[in-house]
Amino acid sequence: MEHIERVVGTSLKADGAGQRQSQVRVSRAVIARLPRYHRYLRVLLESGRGRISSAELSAMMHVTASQIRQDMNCFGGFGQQGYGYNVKYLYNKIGELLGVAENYQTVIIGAGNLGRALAGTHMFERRGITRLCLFDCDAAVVGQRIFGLPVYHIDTLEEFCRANRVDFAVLTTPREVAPDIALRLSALGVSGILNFANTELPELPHTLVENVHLSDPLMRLCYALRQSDLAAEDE
Amino acid sequence: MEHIERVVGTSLKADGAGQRQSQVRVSRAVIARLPRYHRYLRVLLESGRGRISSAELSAMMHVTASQIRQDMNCFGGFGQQGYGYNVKYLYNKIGELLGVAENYQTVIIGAGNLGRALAGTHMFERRGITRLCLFDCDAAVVGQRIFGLPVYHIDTLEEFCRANRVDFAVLTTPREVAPDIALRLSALGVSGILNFANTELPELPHTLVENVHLSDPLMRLCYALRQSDLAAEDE
DNA sequence: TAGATTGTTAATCGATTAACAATC
DNA sequence: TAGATTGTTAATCGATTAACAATC
Repeated sequence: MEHIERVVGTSLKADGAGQRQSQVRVSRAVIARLPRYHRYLRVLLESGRGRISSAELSAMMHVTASQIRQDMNCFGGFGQQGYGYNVKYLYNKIGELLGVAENYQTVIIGAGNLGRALAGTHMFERRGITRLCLFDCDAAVVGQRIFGLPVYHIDTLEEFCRANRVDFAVLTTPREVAPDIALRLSALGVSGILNFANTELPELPHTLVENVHLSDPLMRLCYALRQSDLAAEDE
Repeated sequence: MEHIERVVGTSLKADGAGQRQSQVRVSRAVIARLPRYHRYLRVLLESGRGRISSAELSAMMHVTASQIRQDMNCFGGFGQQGYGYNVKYLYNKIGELLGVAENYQTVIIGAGNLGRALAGTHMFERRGITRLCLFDCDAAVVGQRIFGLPVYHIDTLEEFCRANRVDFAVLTTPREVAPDIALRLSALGVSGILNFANTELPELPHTLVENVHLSDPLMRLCYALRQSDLAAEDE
């Protein structure tokens, strides 16, 4: 226990330096891995695990221990020699890096199947993100509640965004209307868009865009299937 | 026109060599980019574009022309010096690499919002993949049709898979039941699983798994938002 | 033929792994 | 103290970019 206290103490100190370090550019590859670390650490945390070494985590995650230590170090020392990493501390720290606890507020544009599916996931609340509402243009769905969230007409987007802080939007509309809505969101000062509409959005100087293509993993799977078919044929 | 003929002729010759080359290991990074090339080429094709140079494509896609040429070359020459690439040919060729036209058959496990959303997308038919049906355990939904596809009870999975060739499955169940269903699918000889259940599946020696975590891009967006917030504070 | 643009090699860059000294 | 395990440097590996000769 006293050991753990010291870990936290040390790490807090390290964090002071880490703050400055986080301004230092962290490679895309590392950032891309953070959500996965976060997931595994949550499982460990829920199973009551107090500490873990890079060696054990590496066995769980099928990555090298070296990579784990290297990654954690981008942000200043989160661990302690001879002890390993405090699961809860590391989980919270990575969460912080990922913007959990920033209490971002979001809206979901499009109340079709994908919009509903996303509205119903735990991924927002789990990261301290508040879903404010959904928007749609279909009169049949406007006014309904989906998972407790109101559905507003897309025409009221401007009004709503002026009355509420909307940090980012989840875009699940048909591709045809996506660029136009993206422009409106950006003009309203929305800082980010998670774009599920299978189309390129226009340049939005003040808005960050993360494109999600659900078909990409499908194609990767098809590629792998075909390769293993070809390999099998060769025998 | 005569020019184009020659391109095709040359490329077919190159393809003979390409077949052998495709057995040569292509790096993960290249494969990961193929779906994106495929998307852009489809747009070009639909807009009636006949040919394109690596320089022009690079401007469109915001990647270097060098990378495009390097990538295309992994599979044997798809282009022609002094001319560029034939859009249709290149599109078809990449599609082939990605297993389009292999006529894979798939089933969707889970007829909740995500299962429905995926069932309704064009991503399957666009790649020559046939959706056979959905499976669910909810009596209220079993027997219904979703986008024209029948919904069967999950208890009939074995029966169905023995009667029909199922190349891969799209797994959209709650995480609790996902590992068990994965084992059943693998035992039935299903070659691949596109796993949307937010959980690790057990080792399946004969089945390829592609995990999709919808929360990953969300977290990357949050990370980017927070970084830009921090940068703004510093000013 | 001259111009354009690929295919391909070589140079650079970045990311991963290995190794080990620091230190808890 | 001795053992364990990190933090960190150095070595390796792979991927990207630059350059240019080949060739259409």
